[in-house]
Amino acid sequence: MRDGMPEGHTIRALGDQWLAHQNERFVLESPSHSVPGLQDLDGQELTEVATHGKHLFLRFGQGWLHVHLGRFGRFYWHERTRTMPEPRAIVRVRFISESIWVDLVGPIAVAVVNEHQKDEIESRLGADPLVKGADTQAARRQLQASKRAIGALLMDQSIIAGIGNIYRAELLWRSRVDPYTPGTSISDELFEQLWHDARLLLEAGVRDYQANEPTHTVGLPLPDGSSPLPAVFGKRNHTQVYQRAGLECARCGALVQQAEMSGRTLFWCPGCQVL
DNA sequence: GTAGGATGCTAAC
DNA sequence: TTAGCCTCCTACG
Repeated sequence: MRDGMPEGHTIRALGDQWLAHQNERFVLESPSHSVPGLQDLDGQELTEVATHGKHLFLRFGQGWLHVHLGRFGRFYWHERTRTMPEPRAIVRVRFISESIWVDLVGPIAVAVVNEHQKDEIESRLGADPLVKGADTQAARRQLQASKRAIGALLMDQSIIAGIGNIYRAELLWRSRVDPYTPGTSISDELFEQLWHDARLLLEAGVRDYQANEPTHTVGLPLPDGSSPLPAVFGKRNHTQVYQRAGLECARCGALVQQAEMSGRTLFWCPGCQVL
């Protein structure tokens, strides 16, 4: 199964993948001895898996392993039937059960934490659209109280957890929202629409991941009830605006623009994202 | 072979 | 707001 490059959907899919190995006993190795406390989890069973936005928590015995993949982190999964070579120096953690061995490479964070520390990490995160029944009120109030651009607010993990650079661009295009609109101008109705659409896109992303397909948003039903647009020809055809600067918008024909926002490349259509 | 960019985040200014 | 960090892959010589 494909790995890496995570927004919230990838982490959720990975959590499900780990959950398939619940109650298996794992040997945990850190080749560079760079994960303090890992020996306390070594040899324990995987008993619980939790995800929140882009954060993954794996419970081994009495402790949690907290993993955040950042932009480059990946799990490399292997069946035990395949020979297990010495881990490369960049492997942060190798997980070995009777059925699989998995190498974790390049995460922005990997640490052994207790229940209290796990709660503390989660307390800094906003609601996750993939969690059914999540309380959206706090997120809505925070977002509407800010003069920052909606394109920046959607990426703020302390408000909504799990949206990254692809989904902020696609969400705003799908609801025809100008990325530079301040949070203070976002109505209750528009917030609800964005929230539910975020869930729709993230859930589609989980399915893509599980099907080993690239993340795609083309062809999904739009928030205003209009028919999905046909896929656009060309190489970059999985999304409507993300990575499509200079190409025609499938909805209005204007050229997709790109700019820097929140230190990341933003893509949007100035022709129809006018709300 | 090398440069640059990529679905992220934090610390420091 | 910026620099810095993590690794992999593509485009370009």
